[in-house]
Amino acid sequence: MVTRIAPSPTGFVHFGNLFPAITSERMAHQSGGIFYLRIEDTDAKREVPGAVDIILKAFTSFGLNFDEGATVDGDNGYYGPYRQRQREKIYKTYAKELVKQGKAYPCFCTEEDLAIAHAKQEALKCNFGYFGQWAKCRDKSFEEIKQLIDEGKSYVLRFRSEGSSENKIKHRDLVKGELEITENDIDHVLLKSDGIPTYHFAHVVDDHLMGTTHVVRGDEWLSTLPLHLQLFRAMGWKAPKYLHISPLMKSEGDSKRKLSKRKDPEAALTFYAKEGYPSDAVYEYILTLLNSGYEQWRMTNPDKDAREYPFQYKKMSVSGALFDIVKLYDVSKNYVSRLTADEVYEAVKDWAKEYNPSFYELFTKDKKFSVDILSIGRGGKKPRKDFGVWSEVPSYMDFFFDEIFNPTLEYDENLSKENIKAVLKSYIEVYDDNDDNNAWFEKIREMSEKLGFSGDVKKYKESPESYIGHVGDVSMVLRIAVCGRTNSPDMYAVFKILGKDKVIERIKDAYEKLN
RNA sequence: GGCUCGUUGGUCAAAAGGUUAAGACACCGCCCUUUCACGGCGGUAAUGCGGGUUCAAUUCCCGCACGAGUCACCA
Repeated sequence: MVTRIAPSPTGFVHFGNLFPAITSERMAHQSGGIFYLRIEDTDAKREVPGAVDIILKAFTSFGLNFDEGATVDGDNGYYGPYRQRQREKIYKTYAKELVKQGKAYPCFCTEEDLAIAHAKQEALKCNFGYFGQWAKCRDKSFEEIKQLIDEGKSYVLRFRSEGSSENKIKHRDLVKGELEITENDIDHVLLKSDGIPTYHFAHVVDDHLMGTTHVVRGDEWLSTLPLHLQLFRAMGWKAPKYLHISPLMKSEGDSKRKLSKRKDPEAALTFYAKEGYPSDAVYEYILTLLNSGYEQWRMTNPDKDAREYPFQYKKMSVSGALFDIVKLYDVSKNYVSRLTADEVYEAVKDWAKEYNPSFYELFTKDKKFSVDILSIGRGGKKPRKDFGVWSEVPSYMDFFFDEIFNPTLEYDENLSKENIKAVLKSYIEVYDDNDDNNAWFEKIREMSEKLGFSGDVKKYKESPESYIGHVGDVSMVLRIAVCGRTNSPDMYAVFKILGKDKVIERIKDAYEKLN
């Protein structure tokens, strides 16, 4: 299979662009085919400098590698140029051929003319568009045309449609299935007045010449599909197979709508980079939306690379999925939990360098220290899942850095100030950072019993009135004093990494603050 | 408004005429646990509505409702 993506260089890559891109890439590479990049720069007004670079970076960061097509330095491949503006002569050659065959004609209507016609059509409640009696330039004589061109009148080239809105055509879309669509009867513009083709004409010429076998695109193109099929026929070419996929939706109030570039920050690919969603996790999330079998596969193959999953376009959903960032987060958390501490370190480093420079300083000051922190609870069969995005890391480990440590010191309301102070005070006396995990915990247990807490949670539950609390409550006091919060990874490991001096200092501080 | 596509729990979805209508996320509960997590077990919760075909309909057909897309010299 030969597939492609053909974005416009607007400088903005939409999250939704990833769906056809991943589908195309998988289809091509799983079949041993070619996946290429074409730049649809036919609309000069929307073009942004450097956009090709943005596009390339965006897609390759998701592991979507192009075999051919536009690159930052030019073109790579034998079917170029891969930028449509550079293909002007090619389009014109084919356009001339159509004119010669009477399948296309110049149209001199101005924008104003068209607007008037549109208004009339609206008033008459008939279909919109340039067709039938509305196609004023359709039957101009050669002399008339020659004269208008000689006068320097601006014109566009229109397709002479032979279709009728009375007829239906049948078409099999690889995703949507059997479709019954009304034939196109509108004389669409092929070449704009600047001589640059519209999407429709460029699509037909390029995908034929570049040998695309499967076109994957959003289903907003479904309505112009009859035109495209008609054009392929008029050119005498075989049309590619089409896969029209539904847009990503987002709920708004009681209804849902297309994920919008203007309204939704998460529509931009840059949003995920900024929040620190690992691109592989985003890739996995999209795979779960694209191919329902993926989640099942991931559960039975937890250690495999997502690209080993046998993607099947036949399993693609016909209707549009609702974007669920909570699910994305879950996928991301699972993904991160499978990484090694070193991998996490590198990823966080890259993220922080760009988006949180002050944290970057602290984080990279002592690599071993940071990696040790990230190692807590990692590996093994049941790794912790503390965070799913890199932007959570600074607050996750802030208590390891005095510079950003900002404890809340809010203890359980059921414990009196005196009890808390007693815990803190006696712990300073018994803490020894040479203890191993068991000895360390035994000390806390002994201390708990000495202070009137239960050393055994079960016993406490049997008669809670006989104790102040249980050993868990004691641990929580220590955790709050040292970490400044109720949620932290394994305390023994945390204390070890912080070191005795720091632990004692924190506990003393906490004690002072109770006075 | 015309045309097109779609509609299974809150979300993603499986089930292609016969199932107690999977599973995952979220939520709730219990268990495990020195804490927080992780994990384990369980729970709440669905075929838009109305007709038809059939012994049998989530599945096929028709109508309605709702949603989405499109109707540019934008892609």
